[in-house]
Amino acid sequence: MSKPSIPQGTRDFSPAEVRRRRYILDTLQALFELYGFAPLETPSMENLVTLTGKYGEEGDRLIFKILNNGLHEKKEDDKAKLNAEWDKLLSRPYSTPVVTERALRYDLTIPFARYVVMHQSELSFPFRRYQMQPVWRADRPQKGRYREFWQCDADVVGSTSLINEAELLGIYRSAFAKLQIPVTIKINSRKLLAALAELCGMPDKMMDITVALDKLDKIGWVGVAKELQERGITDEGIWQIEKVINVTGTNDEKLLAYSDIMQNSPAGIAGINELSKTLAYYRELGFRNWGSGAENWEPRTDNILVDISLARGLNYYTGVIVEVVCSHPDVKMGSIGGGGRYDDLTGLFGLKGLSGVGISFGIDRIYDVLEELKAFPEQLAEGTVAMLVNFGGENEIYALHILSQLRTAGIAAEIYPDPAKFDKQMKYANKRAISYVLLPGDEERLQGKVSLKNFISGQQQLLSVEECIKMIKS
RNA sequence: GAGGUUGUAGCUCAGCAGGUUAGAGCAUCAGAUUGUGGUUCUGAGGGUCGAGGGUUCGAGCCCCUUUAGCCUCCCCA
Repeated sequence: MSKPSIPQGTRDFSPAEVRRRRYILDTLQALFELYGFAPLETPSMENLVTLTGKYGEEGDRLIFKILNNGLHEKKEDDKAKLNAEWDKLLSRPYSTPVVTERALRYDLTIPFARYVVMHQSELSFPFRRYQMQPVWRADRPQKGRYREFWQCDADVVGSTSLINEAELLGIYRSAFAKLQIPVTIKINSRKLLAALAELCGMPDKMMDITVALDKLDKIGWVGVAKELQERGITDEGIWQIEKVINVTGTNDEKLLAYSDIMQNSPAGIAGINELSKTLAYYRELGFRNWGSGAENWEPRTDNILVDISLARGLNYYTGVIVEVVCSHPDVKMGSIGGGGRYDDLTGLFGLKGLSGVGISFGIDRIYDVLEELKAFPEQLAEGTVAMLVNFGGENEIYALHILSQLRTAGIAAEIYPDPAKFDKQMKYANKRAISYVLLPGDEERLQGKVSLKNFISGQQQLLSVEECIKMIKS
């Protein structure tokens, strides 16, 4: 027999881990609901054609494909068909429909777009939904990167108002305040990146500029300039870009400076307006009491930063884009959330002119950050609160009755199922970190009582079941 | 796709310059202790040293091949 193992890039979650993960998910879910978003779930697998071509060249490669059923039934016809496809397979590493026509979900946005198009007649727009489900990528796993991981998205489709952007930023603000993670929310607009390309006189080079610029905080300006040169940007263009990224100051000051530099670019002006309007809405969203003054803001741990070097990989974003990073100095972690506006997402599936904007939480990374900051609430560890020792015989039945009463009172309780040695039962309770142990033995049963032992203090007393319940609950 | 690194008991790892029968801690089980846990003490079980080949009188250690995990780059969450 071989050693048991799990596929590369997947993980088991222990009871303690599941509790902590649920804490994150529950926190986010409560906020999504509070902000008026509706839950949605889609299948783990989609038709392959739904997914291919949506995530860029690299993306197609990283889709997990599912082998078609029935390939093992070696009918002569099928064999012939398979052989015919084999050559195609060899010449092109991509799959043919004979071998695979389904694939595992790669993200939550495309399935959402597919859902919206399929159910457009039933939905009322603007449609706000949230979705928390696992996704799969055939990527090479590394630290903080898995082949199976959870995404947690909230999107609005069917509205171009920047209030949506501001609301989503508000969710970020509330969420990270609740989770007690200090964050920087970087914000930019694809339109500014387009304007930047115009400024260089090379509007068709926007993607190249974007990709290079995205690495600014990693490789510095010198590295970026080098990459820009390799990507065929002229020296004049590079100089223009340098001028823009060298702008410093508050968000307002930056936007003001950009509007000066980009005054001849319609895209640039549009982008700047987009950002300043979003930020203005966002400010107003933080108020608690109308008209009671600036002191009454929602508590927050975030800091919003206009950052023109922010790019984000996905190529369907068209307007505002955001990315969240933990700003605690001890935490070295990539982005823990991101999102943006896509003007025509559902157009891919034939429904034109529907604009959407969404955000995503990287809950695996949020988990790691909380772990590092030791910011998980203490009481999450608690499972079973009380355990009944099993003394066998009549005592066993007596114990079951007590067990039932404890549970009715809302106390998480269990009985040791076997009348094992006392010592063994106590050790079990200790290892499980159970706070109370109840001893229903002969002496106790005859008095209609039970001994309650507090496993933290070690103290023990003889009580009625009602008194026990009271004691445990206090 | 490119590179680096590791693989020895269920888990975490030792292992001398190639030299008898491969070790420790934790975990498991049993006992000191059939109604009092955490920290003790005693004992026991458990290994094709990732796999295959080669060098050698002799390989866990050296060489080749292979495989799996982890990490870095690319890209991303």
